[in-house]
Amino acid sequence: MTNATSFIERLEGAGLRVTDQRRAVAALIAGHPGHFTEAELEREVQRSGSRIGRATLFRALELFAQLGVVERLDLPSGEHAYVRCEPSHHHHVICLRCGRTVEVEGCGMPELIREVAARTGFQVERHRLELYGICPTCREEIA
Amino acid sequence: MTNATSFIERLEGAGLRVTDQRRAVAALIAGHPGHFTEAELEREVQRSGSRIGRATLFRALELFAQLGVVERLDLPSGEHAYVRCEPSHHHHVICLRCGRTVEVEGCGMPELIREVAARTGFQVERHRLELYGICPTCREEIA
DNA sequence: GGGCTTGCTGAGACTGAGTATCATCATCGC
DNA sequence: GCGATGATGATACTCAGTCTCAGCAAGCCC
Ligand SMILES: [Zn+2]
Ligand SMILES: [Zn+2]
Ligand SMILES: [Zn+2]
Ligand SMILES: [Zn+2]
Repeated sequence: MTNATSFIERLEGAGLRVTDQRRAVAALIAGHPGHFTEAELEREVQRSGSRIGRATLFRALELFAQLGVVERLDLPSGEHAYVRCEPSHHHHVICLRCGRTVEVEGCGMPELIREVAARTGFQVERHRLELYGICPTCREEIA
Repeated sequence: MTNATSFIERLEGAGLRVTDQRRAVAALIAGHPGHFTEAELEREVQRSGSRIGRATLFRALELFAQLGVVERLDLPSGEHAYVRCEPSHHHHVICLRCGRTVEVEGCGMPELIREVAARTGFQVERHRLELYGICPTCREEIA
């Protein structure tokens, strides 16, 4: 799907080392259309023949999350998952049936946030919005 | 803060049993201005002299969450927490400094959701919005 | 009040995510 | 190539949350 190169460029840009493990993780993530858990990624790593320690996998995910190319999600089930995404501000629409995820660029929140700030006195600094639904493909399959 | 009675009424309304344990948990939650984790609640239970098993505590929290009088949050840190809240649709503004939480009634999302649905083809069924910032009290303390 | 049914509780064992440690290894700038 | 430093991974560990199952009590009907 997306190219793993941008992951590597981000590493270099931040002065971090480009290791075989990080390259492998980047390649696997780049090929993912939807969200995935650490456990799933771990299985894929094994299937692909790489040998990467669990700790390293967690570290790589956290690292890519900090670099903004991966985002950590909290699924309604309570599980933690990750999605590959662009570093710009955006939100995700997540399919409840197949897990496919689409980024929504731009965000209609600023007005809403201004209103809430005025009403509550809070200085709103960050927000988090996730939309859940059924993707077009699944809708066809159900119909 | 809020009254624990509504918790009990909800239990009765759903045909569930009103036990000492549930009453104690309800009373503790009702006295909470902000969010709290299960571990914190557990400590408070002990301090209050009640003897409630951990499993029961988890069950009570899940139950109250289903009844809509408590909501489960995922803090930016990755921790899970709970807040006491009204059963109607709303969102939370959460203070990053002290954890104090305010409900925001009403929700400016419908338009945004319609737009996203049109743009992505998803049938959006659920959403989740959390706002994080600094509450008025903390702003004063910092200034 | 006194049974009865059924839902609720809790001790304890268990699972599984995520973290800490630290000796060893590999990257990359020189 | 060398060396400083950052990255890795085996292992042990912590801690949230779940499961089980025998015993208990809420609420109902008399
Ligand atoms: Zn789908
Ligand atoms: Zn936004
Ligand atoms: Zn505050
Ligand atoms: Zn809403």
